[in-house]
Amino acid sequence: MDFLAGLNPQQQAAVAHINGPLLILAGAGSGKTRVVTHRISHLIANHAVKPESILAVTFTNKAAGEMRKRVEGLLGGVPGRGPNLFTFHSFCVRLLRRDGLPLADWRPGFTRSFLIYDDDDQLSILKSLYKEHNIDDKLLPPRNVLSAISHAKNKGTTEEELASNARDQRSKWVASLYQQYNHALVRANALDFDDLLLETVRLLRQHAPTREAWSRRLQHLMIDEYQDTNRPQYELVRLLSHSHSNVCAVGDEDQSIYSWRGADIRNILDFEGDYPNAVVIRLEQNYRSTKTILEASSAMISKNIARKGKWLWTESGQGSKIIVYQGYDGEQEALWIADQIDRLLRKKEVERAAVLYRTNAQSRQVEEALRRYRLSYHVVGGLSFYQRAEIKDILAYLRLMLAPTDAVSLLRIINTPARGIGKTTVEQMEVHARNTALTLWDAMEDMLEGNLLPLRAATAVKAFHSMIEELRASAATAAVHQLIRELLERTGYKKMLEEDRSPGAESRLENLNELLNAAAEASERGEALADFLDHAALISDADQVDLDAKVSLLTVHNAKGLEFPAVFLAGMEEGLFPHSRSVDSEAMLEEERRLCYVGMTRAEKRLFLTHSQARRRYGGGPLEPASPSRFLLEIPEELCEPKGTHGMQAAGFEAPGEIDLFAERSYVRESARQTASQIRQSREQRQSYPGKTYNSVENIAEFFRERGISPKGTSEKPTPVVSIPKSAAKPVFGASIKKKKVEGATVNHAKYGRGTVVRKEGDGDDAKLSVLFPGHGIVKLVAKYAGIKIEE
DNA sequence: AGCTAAGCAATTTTT
DNA sequence: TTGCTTAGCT
Repeated sequence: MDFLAGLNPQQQAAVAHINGPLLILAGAGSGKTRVVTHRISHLIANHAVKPESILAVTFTNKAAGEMRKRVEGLLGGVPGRGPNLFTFHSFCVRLLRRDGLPLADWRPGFTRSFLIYDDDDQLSILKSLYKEHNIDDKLLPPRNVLSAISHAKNKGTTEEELASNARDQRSKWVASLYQQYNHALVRANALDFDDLLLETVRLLRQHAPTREAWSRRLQHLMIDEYQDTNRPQYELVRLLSHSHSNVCAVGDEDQSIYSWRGADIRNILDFEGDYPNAVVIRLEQNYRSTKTILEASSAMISKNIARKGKWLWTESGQGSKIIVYQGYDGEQEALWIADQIDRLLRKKEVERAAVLYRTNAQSRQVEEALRRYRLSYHVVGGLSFYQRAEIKDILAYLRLMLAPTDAVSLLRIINTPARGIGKTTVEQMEVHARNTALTLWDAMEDMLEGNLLPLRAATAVKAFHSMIEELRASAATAAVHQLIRELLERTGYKKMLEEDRSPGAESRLENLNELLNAAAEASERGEALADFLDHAALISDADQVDLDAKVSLLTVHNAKGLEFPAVFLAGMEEGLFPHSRSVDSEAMLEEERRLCYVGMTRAEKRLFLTHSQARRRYGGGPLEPASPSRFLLEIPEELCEPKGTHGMQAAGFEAPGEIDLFAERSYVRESARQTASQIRQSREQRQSYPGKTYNSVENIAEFFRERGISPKGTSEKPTPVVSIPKSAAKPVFGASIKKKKVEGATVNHAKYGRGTVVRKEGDGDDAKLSVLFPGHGIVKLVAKYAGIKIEE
């Protein structure tokens, strides 16, 4: 079979490369999935490589599934099992479930039926430790500790090293928590996401028979998204390939966006050094986007210093200009986006569109706008199905069926639904567990046997205990969905929701039905309870992408690897994108730029970059001025077409407080003329319709006219059903911003005493101050809440 | 024990 | 706006 046909010369070379290390530098949209699937098929069909000796690692389960389908399609009639297609994590789970037993040498009590702890579980371990040691979670946010732990793990820092390097009190706490956290995991026979990789690496390194067996079994490795691999993943690949070096890494350093999670861009930059005979192939022809989109994104990413550098080209046409839209505020920006999507879909200019944003919180406004337009949409991420409380509750019950020693799960559901085992009782059990070095479950049994609980509590605990025991008995035989059904009845969980009159209860019941469906399907596939739990733990946000949805909403991170005919990048503002937490360091800023590059290059035909003059950070908070993202300025002007309210300042309107970075650009002056009259008009209108509610067709039309959106004939437009909040009608301009110089001032804080302001972000009441308090270090405070006084 | 109301703080990205 | 913790009540 010919798998080279229809490929360009570089792609052909990549597919035809059989043995030895290969690095494919695949620019955005250069057809790398095509290359990988063709290469797999080529190996199998034309080089007698057994499918099961190929391991291809993808970033998401979804991508793995897609690849499997495409390979099956390509191979058609060729019989036999398919290649191994996994994410790093699912591969490790597979390996450890099969051959992980030697781990017991350094993880006492390890068995192959270990549990997988997600970040919720991690958090709850930390919370118990906080409680035990009376640590204030405001002084030491658990999230930060978790990421410190993760970093330590991935850098290979041992508990001892972390402890001996800890100089201040904070790091000492972190070191101590690191040690206790690990201990808790071992006791629970649980691995967190990092452990899955690390322990696999450790196993392969220390246990030669396992290493040899797997290295022999897997003769060809392919790693997708290589730029986002971290150190343990890198080592895993090395270990698996040590005997043959048949490693094909595919990646693009310009799309490295996970360094904050430990991904090491050096993996791809140093590939040739790591694998001396490596062949490097560059895929630079882009098949996805128009010339305009490609030129714009290339120009922007070229501002990055840390890159190998490449220039993508395309044979496709110039295409439309990139629309750069500026709205008054976030709400209006969202409405404009909805309006544009509505038109694009109606005109059939595109069949799908996506709205990408930097942070999940931004989705709400867009969702509201889309709903007003009666456009159905699909949100990826946010709180995923398996993260919902009711689902996690049931999963916790299920985990107890396998491992009653799992304290995290036990604590989660011991009194859910309420069954009279209150806080004090649980605390007593925890204390007893600590004193006797028993697991929580065993401590509970111990207390029952020893009559160590007050009668009332004992009765409740006894009932709970026998309920779980009975459920465990049926768990041994029943299929997963039957077990869940029984569990919902016996625990009273279903009843609890049915009697719950609050608005969310119904949808929670529906979610549980979904879970039942998923379990039934798993049973049909022959999966046991453990498989079902693995699946639930390793599913990712990106796995729920619905490729057929007309309108998709997702973070730029989740958009990696996807493409859409039309893409809206919303909230292109300083502080949001690039995010305020990234603007301090050049390296982080470059990552933001790469993220922006990923976002832009998702677009095939149309690209819209939108931002607002002002934005509310949360709910009813104040409208704060916002300046356009620096990334917008890095796009050649001639590729852009401005829309919206650019250039109000130039037209003589007062700025909402920040400098408009666009003021110097010619098109700003141009659009100023266009919008000036509209703005003047809308101001007058606003004044003449004070407090009007926009809940009729006429008023809504007026609302849009005011904002310069309207061109649509008002009658045939889908009538927004939701009334537009009054806040929308509030004038945006003239938001008074105090720009007082406070850096260097001395302040007095109730808790920390006197300190010096070293930095200020934002303005007015909402300003964030970084204050140096002698003896406490630099503390970030929100002026409004901190209750500090400035001493003159 | 467990519920409700009220207060309070805060929003990066996620396998 | 939200979610989370706490105080106070039953």
